[in-house]
This record gives sequence, C-alpha cells and structure tokens, in this order.
Amino acid sequence: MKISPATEKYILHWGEMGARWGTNRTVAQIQALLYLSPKPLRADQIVDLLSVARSNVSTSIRELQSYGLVRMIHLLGDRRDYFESIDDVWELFRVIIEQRKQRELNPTLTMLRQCASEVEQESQTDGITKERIRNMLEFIDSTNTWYEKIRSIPTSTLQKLMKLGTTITKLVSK
Amino acid sequence: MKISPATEKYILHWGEMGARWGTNRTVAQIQALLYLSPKPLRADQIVDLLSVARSNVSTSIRELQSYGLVRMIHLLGDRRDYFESIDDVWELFRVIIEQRKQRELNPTLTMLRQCASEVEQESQTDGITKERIRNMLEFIDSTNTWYEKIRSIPTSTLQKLMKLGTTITKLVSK
DNA sequence: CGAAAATTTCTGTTTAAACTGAACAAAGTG
DNA sequence: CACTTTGTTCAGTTTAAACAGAAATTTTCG
Repeated sequence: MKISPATEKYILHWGEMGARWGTNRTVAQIQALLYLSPKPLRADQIVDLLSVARSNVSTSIRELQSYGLVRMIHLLGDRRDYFESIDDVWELFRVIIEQRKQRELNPTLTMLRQCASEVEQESQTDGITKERIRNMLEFIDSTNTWYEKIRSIPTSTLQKLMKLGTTITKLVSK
Repeated sequence: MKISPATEKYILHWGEMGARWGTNRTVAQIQALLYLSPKPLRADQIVDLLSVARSNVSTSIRELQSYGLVRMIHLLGDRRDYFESIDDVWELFRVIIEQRKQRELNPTLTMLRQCASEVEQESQTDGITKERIRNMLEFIDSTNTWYEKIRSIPTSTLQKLMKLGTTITKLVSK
C-alpha cells in the first residue's frame, strides 16, 4: 500500500494544522491518514505509510482514542488491532469542539470566576481592571451557554442555519 | 507598580491558553497584562511586571501589533512608546478569529481545493478517499462562507442572537 | 555633533515536547 | 509450555521554539 501525491499533501497539511490545534504533528497525521483510508488500518501499516516509530504510533493512537476521534476495530480471525477515524466531518468537528470546551473553556471559566471573586477583595486594584475581568467572564460565560444550547442541534438543522447566513439577523433587528 | 494576586492568576492562565491558540506564553501574558492595565504601559514596565527580558518584550509586542491586538500610544512630552490592548472583548475575539481565518482556514481551503482537483486524476486512489476529501472541502468551505457573512454583524446583534439560543432552530424546523 | 536614552537585532543557551529504539509485557499459536 | 506475534512502556536523544543578554542601531536632545 502506498500514499498518493494528493493524499500525502492532505496528510502533511493536516499535520501542520494539528500543531496549531493542541496536538502534535504525528497525531494529526495519523488522524488524517485514517480519515482518508477506505479501510481500517493496523499500527504497523501506519508505521510504514508515515515513516514514524512504532512506539510513536502507539501513543498517538491512544491520544486519538481518548479524544474520541478514532475507534479500534477487530476482524474475525485476526487478533491485530485495526483503527478507523470518525468519517462524518460534522461529527468530527463536534468531537473536536467538545474536547476544546472541556480542556480550555471550562478551566478558563473557573479561573475567571475565581479572579472576579478575589479581585473584589483587592482594594489596591483599579476599578477598570475589575471591570475588564468581569467583562471577560461575561463574554466567556455567554459563549459557553450558547455552545451548550447549540451542541445538541442535529447536523441537518445546523447546515440549514449556516445557509441562512445573515437572514437570521432580521429576527432581532433593532 | 505591582501585580495583584488575582491579576497574576489571570495573566498566568492566559499565558498557558495562549500556547494552545498559536502563540507563546510571553505574548499571551503581555496581552493579558495590557488588557487588565487601566493605563498604557511601557516596555520597561512590562519587563519589571512579568520578569522577562527586554528583547523578549520587544519581539512579543511586535507580534501583538501585527495581529492588531495591541496599539502603540504616545504621550505628549514623552518619547517612550506606550502600549495598550484592545479592551472590548467582542472586538478582541473578532480580531483573533479573523487572524485564525487568515492563517488557518484560508490555507486549508486552498490545500483542499488542490487536493480535490488532483485526486480526481489519480486512478489508483479509492473512491471513498476521494469522497472524504470532497466532504472535508465542502465542510470547510461552508464554514468559511458562513463566517464571511457573520463577521460584519454588529456586536449588539450578535449578543441578541446568542441569547436566543435554540429558538432560531424553529426557523428551519423540518 | 556627541552623549544619553530607548529600542531592535542577533547569537547562543535553555527548555519542553516529540520522537526513536530497545526493553518489556501480554496474548495467541503450534 | 516454548515460541512468535503484537502492543506498550520507558529512558535517552533529537528538534524546534522560546528566551536572555549583549551588541548594534536608532532616536532624541543639549
């Protein structure tokens, strides 16, 4: 088995993007490879296709599984582990967004609530500073609440909503 | 001048988050410091408050300016450069999102269009692979188009829309 | 014009994460 | 129950980015 030029380009780009989205290159490359692969792949196949160490594949796949982006599959009469990625792009990004919420939004919200509370006790702190902390908390809190309402909306509805675009603004105009 | 405990907690957390959002710790810390500061700050003040090298502040501020998150200010009769951050949280995230679009979404869209085109010539590539590339292209393309419609909506309208939550889904139900 | 102040650029060091290869462990197989 | 296959863990190495400090540059002002 071999990687075609277009497929390789995709995988390399995805690897670079992964670095900007909180994982490392190999993890993102493996996800891209599994996403594009018509069949589930084994770890040793990934080693060959991406030219990375076996141990690297093992830990990277564990990470992808913990994110819920990749599943392990078994074939009858074959004890080796096969892996496949979520293939529905909407589902894929749902999972990614959900992970980022857990890892970034929630902790930030906790921190901001603490800061907003603690800063009130600090008489030496400028009023503008206190206000800015409150503003940030309010913003992140709104974003969070909004997301929690949005996340359960089915894909088909989201697609329609996105197509609507600015039509929705008429709903709240003035 | 000194940093209060609550302020320090904010700055440290923001620094860690920055690392997950494509910049480094110092850049994010400086932005946080400037955001919270009631007055514009000089580079040497940032050096003292954050305990980082002068050169580090210089390059970090340059990066923040290139993002459009921080502005240089001059005071009458004072030749030193002062800096301040965007203080409106909505504007802040608008700028951040716009930057990420430029640096991530646009290049990815270009890559996907190339891949989708090139992969059609590849007779050896599985049909499923081709379809997955098309699906990803379509998704990123929709996201991009949606964002381009959304980005010019005024803050007040966005706030109302977010408060609506799932009410909007009635618009497109079934 | 020359000194002092302020800022940037450059080079080398530090640091943290990614990665490899080998050792280890577990799970079938003959 | 040895032996092979498969998968994981771990220790050491590599790599890339962040950072500090010095040198160089620019700016300001007497």
